[in-house]
Amino acid sequence: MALKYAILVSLSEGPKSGYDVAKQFDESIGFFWRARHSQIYREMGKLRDNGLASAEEVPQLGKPNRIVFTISDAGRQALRQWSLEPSEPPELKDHFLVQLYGIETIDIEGVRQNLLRRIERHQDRHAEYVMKHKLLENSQSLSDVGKQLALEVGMRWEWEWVDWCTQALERLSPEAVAKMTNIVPFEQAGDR
Amino acid sequence: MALKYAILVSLSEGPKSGYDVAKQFDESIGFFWRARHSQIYREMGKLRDNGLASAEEVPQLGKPNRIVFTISDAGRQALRQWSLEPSEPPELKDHFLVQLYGIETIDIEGVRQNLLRRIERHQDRHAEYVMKHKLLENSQSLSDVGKQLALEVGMRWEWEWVDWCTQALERLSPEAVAKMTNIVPFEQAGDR
DNA sequence: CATATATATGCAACTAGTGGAATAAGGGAG
DNA sequence: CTCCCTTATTCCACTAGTTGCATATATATG
Repeated sequence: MALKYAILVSLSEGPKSGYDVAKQFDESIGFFWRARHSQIYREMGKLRDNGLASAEEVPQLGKPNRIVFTISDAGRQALRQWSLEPSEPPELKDHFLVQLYGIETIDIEGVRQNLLRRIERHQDRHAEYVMKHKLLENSQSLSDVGKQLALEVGMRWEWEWVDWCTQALERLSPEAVAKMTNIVPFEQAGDR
Repeated sequence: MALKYAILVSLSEGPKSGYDVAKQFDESIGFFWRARHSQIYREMGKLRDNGLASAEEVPQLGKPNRIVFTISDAGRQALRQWSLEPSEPPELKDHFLVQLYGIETIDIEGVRQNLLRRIERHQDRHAEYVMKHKLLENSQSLSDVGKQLALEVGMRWEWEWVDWCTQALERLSPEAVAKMTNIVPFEQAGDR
């Protein structure tokens, strides 16, 4: 239940409504932990029920009332406890790589299209991380160094993908594939 | 429902029982798509129900009977169709990076311990990918080139993590953190 | 002789996360 | 004036995946 902690991290910056947390997930923390608003509201209700945050309804003029959550000492304590637990690295999970294991059965032209598509996606994401990183580059405060480090993981990840996709496109070019299927001919053997 | 396709990829190599697929998930395809045997059996039952694979019970002496699944033409067609669909890159999801966003609230010594721990884990995984890659390095068959490419993603990923963790350990060393908290003093301001 | 391991399949209960709809009010574009 | 967007919250059905258990039997290890 890591979403719980991601929300506590968000609340540790200051009191926020579910809507605020959802918005922040879209633009910063969400780079590394995505969640839909339905799940965020649900989870924030649990934080309140478990005393990790307190909730207060704030009336607004012309807009629906906000329910503003404030992290409690117990919440802060839970966050600290969480950071002491041994954390397992995330697992590489990508159905595209699974496709590569079945490359003989699938459509290679589809793979090429997806490689091209991914190069664009990864370039875009890389640019996004670089932009966010630039906003922090001159800061040496602890909190900003933490964010810089996180963004650097993103930059490395996206960059490696761009590089790998480019290489994969070459290794799986129509010419290269034609050569490979000549070396190991199956159906073609009977055609000669 | 990508597990379905991962199983079809596994079956595209030849008929297999649930047990066989589970074993293969543990040692090759599972690098990029993990699943427990309970889920695999459940999903393979669905493949049979939907006509993507046929099942045949094979009696065995001294062991429980195996139920061997063979991919059907419809299954092969489904795989090909799947590879034509635009595939979105996987998302970077890591609660450790979320912790870095809340670095002022959490325990930095815990972060350091986790960085050291992760360096080991990533080195181990990197070694595993390199080993698997070496077994294929001289092959130029299409199927092995696909596997090589997939393993190369793993190698890049793990290597970048080792490098990043090492750098993060320096940037978050006790001395560096002491300097940062001196530059932006909060509670300390009143102590002077 | 007991225990562990490998083979082999499956169910039930649970957690996490998705997708969509409902409600409600104000503001801006056409 | 209508339509859509933004703000703001809640709820529900659904899918995917995990955990743990149950059931068998044969072989190897201690």
